[in-house]
Amino acid sequence: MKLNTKSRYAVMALADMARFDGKNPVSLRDISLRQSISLLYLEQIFLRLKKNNIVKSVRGTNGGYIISKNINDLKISDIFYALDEKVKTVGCKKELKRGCNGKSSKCLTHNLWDELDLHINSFFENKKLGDLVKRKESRN
Amino acid sequence: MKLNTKSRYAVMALADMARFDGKNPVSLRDISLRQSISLLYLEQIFLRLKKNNIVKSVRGTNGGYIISKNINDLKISDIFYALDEKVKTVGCKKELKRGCNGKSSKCLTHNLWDELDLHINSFFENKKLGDLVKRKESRN
DNA sequence: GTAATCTTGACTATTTTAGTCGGGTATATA
DNA sequence: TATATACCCGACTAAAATAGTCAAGATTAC
Repeated sequence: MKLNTKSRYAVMALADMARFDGKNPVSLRDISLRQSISLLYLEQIFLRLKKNNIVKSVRGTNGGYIISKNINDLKISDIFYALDEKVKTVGCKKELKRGCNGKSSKCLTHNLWDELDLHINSFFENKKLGDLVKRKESRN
Repeated sequence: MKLNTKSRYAVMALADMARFDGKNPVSLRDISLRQSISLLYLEQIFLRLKKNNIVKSVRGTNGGYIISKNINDLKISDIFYALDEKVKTVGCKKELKRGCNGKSSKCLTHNLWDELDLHINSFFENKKLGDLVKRKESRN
C-alpha cells in the first residue's frame, strides 16, 4: 500500500515552489535540480497539474510554472486527484458480478474498505500545501 | 494507492471463518467456494497466516484452519503484517543517498508521509477482526 | 534568431502482482 | 490399511502497473 511516485513528486515539487513568493514562475529545470527528479518526468507531471488548474504556465525564457491559488487553500487531495492517485482500497464494487451486491453475505469486509477510504481521504482533504511549508519553517 | 489482493483476501477469508464457533476447523475449500477465491491462492495466503500464528492448521480429513486467538483481539494490522502489506507511503528514507538526510531542505514532504503512515496504521491497529462480524450481524 | 522553456503523445524497460503448477505429507474414517 | 481429504511449499509465469525516456514540437524574452 503505497503512493506512486508521480503523486509524491508532485507534492514535493509543489512544496518546493511554495517556498517562493508566487509571483515569479519557477522553471522545472530548477525544481529538477533541487529535488533530484528527472526533468522529463516532471514535465509529464506538470502537464497533469496544469490541466487540473493547479498550476499556470508561463512560456518562453524565464518562464516556468506558478501555483494557481493560495497555498493555504490547495488541498493535498487536489494534487492527488490531478495525478489519478486513487485512494481506493478496492472493495467489492469493482469485482461485482460474482458476489457482493450489497445484501450478499460474502462481503463482510465491504464496510471496512469503505471506512478506510474515507479515513485516508479525509486526511488529505484536511492537509493543505501551505501546511508543509509552515511546518518546516517553524522547525528550522 | 491500494491494498494488494493477498491482504484483502486474507481479511475476507478470516472474516468468513470468524462467523463460526472456532472449535471446528474450516477448510480452505469451503472458504474458496463461499468467497470465490482460488483455492491455490488461498493456500499460499494461509501458509503466511500460519507462519505468523494467526491461524492453526489441522491436517487430514475434516481438517482445515482455526483462528488462533479471540477474534476481538486480532487486529487487522496483524493480518496485514503477516502478508507483508507494508502500510508505507514511501518517504525519503528509502531513496536516501541523494537527498533528505534529515536536515536537508529537500524533504519538505518528509513529515507528511510519516504522518500518513501513522494515520493509516492506527486505523488498522484499532480495528479488530471481531468488529467486522459484529457490524454485519447487527445490520442484518 | 536563438536560447530557454513549456507541450504532448508515444514508447519501453523494469518491477510488481496475481495466480498457477506440481509434487509432496498427514490423518480421519470406512 | 486403503483412500479421500486436506494441508504444505517452492518454483514458475502471464499480465498489469510503474517509472521514466524519447522525439518533435510551440512560445516568448532578449
